[in-house]
Amino acid sequence: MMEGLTINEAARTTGWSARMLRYVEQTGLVSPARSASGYRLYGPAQLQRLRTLKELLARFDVGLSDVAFAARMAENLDLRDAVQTWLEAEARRPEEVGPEDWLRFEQEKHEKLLAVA
Amino acid sequence: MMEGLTINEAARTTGWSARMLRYVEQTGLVSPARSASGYRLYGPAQLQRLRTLKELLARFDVGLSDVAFAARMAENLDLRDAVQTWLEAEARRPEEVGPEDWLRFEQEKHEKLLAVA
DNA sequence: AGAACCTTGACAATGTCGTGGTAAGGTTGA
DNA sequence: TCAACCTTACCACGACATTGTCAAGGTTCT
Repeated sequence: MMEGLTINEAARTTGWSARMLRYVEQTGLVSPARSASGYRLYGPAQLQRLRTLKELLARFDVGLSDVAFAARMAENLDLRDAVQTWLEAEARRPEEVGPEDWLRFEQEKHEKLLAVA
Repeated sequence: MMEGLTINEAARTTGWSARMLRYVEQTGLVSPARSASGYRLYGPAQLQRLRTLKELLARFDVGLSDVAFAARMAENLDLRDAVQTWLEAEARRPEEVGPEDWLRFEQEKHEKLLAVA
């Protein structure tokens, strides 16, 4: 007696193909339980996640790899921090760049001239 | 008189190739100013961003497309919200799935039997 | 036993990403 | 004017993302 839907049943009720359910599992985004003999068993939670995932991808036209990356950021503090820090620097005005940078900048501007000499 | 480094100069001081600087610009991650005649002009802020971006990619082995997606999430509230909501549902136990889902679940479990009848 | 499932693995087609080239033509500075 | 830049627009190539399909071999249920 199955404690969840098998892959083809899950496919029918979620709109994914069986092939894609295996692929989604491979990306680590939705992993069903397994029966003693190895059959994938999708429970209500997984089915719901599959449906919302599908909607998410279609609504914003993003890929599984994008969501997988978001998941990676969610669980890896260092990564999330590094990315957010980089992104937040975006809006900063050039005036807020350290003075050492201005120095290096001026040097670089004349570097080619010096290189010729 | 140039108010910033031209693409090849910027390439030399950041470690990127000129080709990649154009590609990075295409992804929207680092866009230099332009001279009256259309030359790309990289200022200190852009150079710094290019250097840190390079470090970020190497350190965590992520792609430009990943950072671009993170940027998209950062500026698109709807997207960020949808993704975060989806990811946060991850840890939830099946018990927390609404009762309607259990109902649908039980229905689905017997659907195939009914279909035969 | 036998139909109807399931599993993994592999081959394949199409598309995007990350890079490097090259060509045709405009800009700059001595 | 002329060398040395710059620009955009392509072609190309390997790696990865997304799907499908098929094969060989277990599992389930009647």
